[in-house]
Amino acid sequence: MTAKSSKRAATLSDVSERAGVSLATASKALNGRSDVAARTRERVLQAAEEVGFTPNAVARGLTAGRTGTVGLLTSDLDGRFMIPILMGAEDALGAGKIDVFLCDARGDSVREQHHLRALLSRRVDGIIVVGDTTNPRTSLGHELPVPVVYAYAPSDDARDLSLTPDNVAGGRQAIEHLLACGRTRIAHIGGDPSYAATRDRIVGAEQALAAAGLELVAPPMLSEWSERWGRSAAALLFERHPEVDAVFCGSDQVARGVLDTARDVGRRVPEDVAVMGYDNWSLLAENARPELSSVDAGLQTLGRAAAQFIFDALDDRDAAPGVHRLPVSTVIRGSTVAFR
Amino acid sequence: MTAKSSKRAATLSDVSERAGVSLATASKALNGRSDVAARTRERVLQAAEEVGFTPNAVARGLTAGRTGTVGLLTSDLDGRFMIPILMGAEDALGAGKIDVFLCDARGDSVREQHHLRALLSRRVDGIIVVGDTTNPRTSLGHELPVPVVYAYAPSDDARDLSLTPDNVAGGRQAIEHLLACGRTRIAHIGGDPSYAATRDRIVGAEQALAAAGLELVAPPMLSEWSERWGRSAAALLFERHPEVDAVFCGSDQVARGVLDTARDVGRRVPEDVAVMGYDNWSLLAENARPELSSVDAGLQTLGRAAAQFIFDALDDRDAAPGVHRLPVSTVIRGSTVAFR
DNA sequence: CTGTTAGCGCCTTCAA
DNA sequence: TTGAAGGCGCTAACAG
Repeated sequence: MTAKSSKRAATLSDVSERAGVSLATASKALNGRSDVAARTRERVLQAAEEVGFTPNAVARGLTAGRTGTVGLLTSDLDGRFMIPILMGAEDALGAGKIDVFLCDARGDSVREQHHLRALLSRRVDGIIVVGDTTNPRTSLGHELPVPVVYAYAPSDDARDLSLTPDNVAGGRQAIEHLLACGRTRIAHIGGDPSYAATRDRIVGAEQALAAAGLELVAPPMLSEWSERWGRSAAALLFERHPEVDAVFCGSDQVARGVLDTARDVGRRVPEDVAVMGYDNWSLLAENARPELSSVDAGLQTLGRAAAQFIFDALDDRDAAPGVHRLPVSTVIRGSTVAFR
Repeated sequence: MTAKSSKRAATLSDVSERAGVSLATASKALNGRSDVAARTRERVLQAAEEVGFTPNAVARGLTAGRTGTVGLLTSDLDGRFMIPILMGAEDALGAGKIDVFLCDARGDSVREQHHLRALLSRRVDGIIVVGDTTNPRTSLGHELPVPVVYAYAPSDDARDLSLTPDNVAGGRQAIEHLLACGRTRIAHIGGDPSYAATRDRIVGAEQALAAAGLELVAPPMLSEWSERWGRSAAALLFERHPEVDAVFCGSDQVARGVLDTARDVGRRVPEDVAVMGYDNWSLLAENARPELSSVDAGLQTLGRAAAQFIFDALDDRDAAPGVHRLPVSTVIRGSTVAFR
């Protein structure tokens, strides 16, 4: 293994001793405080360098009210939506010299409570709760001694602050794009009907259609978030509604399945039928034939916003509680517009 | 926002005062030490409950040599190999009341140094360095005051401890499975040739073939880890080597592309040609038509092993340094064996 | 400018 | 069995 150092880490008193100054002076010098003679400071810095001094953040955190840490409480790391959010948050926080405790509750509320307790015990400065569906989740409670923000999955308690992507707007935008492409006979193949995301996207889609004096050519087809379902549903759709000229899908996975079936039955994409995905998961979208147009929920931005909120709270700048719906965007690729 | 509590967190002295005992006694009682009268302990526990006492792990970490934290230093959270490893580690560590600092260096060595310094400053008990390729990476150095273990991407310094999946064995197993299925005219379509993983898997494949007195029907076809490449390479392969009866792919992505092309040119899978993937990425493997047989690198197990190593090191049970290659396994699905 | 003193919250001797 | 005292490493008052 990599060597565990022989001797204990150098402490501030090692430094002060070596520099021939007092502990307090050494502290000031190292922290860049002004009331230290330039030469003294230099001597201290030099000494610190020589003994390989690494300030002990634990000790510092004991005195200061803050530890410079935040907890990231996820419900299921597996969930692919976690990662971008987590990256956004880590990014924003990391920039400000804050470190992140990652806690994965594995979808188990007991484990979540356990982690929560641990985080509080470590005196984190804030907690970001990340869910992997947009279904509202149980609040951690609002009596906590630190600011908490819910990302992606909103809290079910209106007194909490939640950031979640605007799925209604996403559905609307997808349809608006298809309409802009001249499509009018549009169908929807979604995922699991028990998801709030599923319902919200349909609401948005129907709003946009209604605004154009149209409606879906068939009731939304819903089942599960898989390619398999996309393939089956599309087969049924093309058979029962051959007039369809566009399919808005509830996820990129579903859309991939739809593309496969379209190819199987000889429907050209996008000439005969346009296909719109959701999530803009590049792995799926960019490798599809043709590449998949999709709605991007801006998860990394969302993660960053969550972190920003923690920062603000630390500075006593609280945001308005409630569920904030963040804007989404549409990414256009070859499955809706023929590039050449 | 969620309320920041009005009053500061309760401290041990709050508890002791309320219980009418000394600080020391309260401490002993709460920590389950034996030399406390049963009745006294009860009184203390009750008091702790009443004031909502949460032990301050920061203060505890100051005195105790350990903080009960470890750092997880990743080079790129985006990389999908990170996640299972990270889950395995988080899982194993979490079980033992250890919390994890997640640090994503974004592939930038400056940022990595920065994070390393931060972790040391926080006095983590150990560090797990996770890479997202099996290419050796620069060592953090072996003069660090805490145990370090490298997961997936091994360190380039033999004095470090590294855990990485055995890609040679993976290649061997894939071929052995295809041979067991009666295939003899096997081709390989791999990913990026600059990856150690690419080369290792080929070495293993050729070993297994040689052992059976065979060789690849064509030189390995290598380019990039994408479906697109899988499709193109397969088209070429089927044209130039129509006799091929099995394709071992360097990744599930490549395999998905191969499956698409096979379907396009009318080759039945697995009847006419068997297709083997690598990574066992369920998203891709289980949604393929037919479902994809694949080699599983056991990443979660690897992550767990890495965490276990940290535990051992904390107990002064050091493992032998060097690169340890962990076993992989083969997952058989419909792309190599016709289920019915 | 520099040094002394007093904690932060907790645990651990060591007496009583 | 209990309590008083000392210290972990550092910073924030205060004095010199």
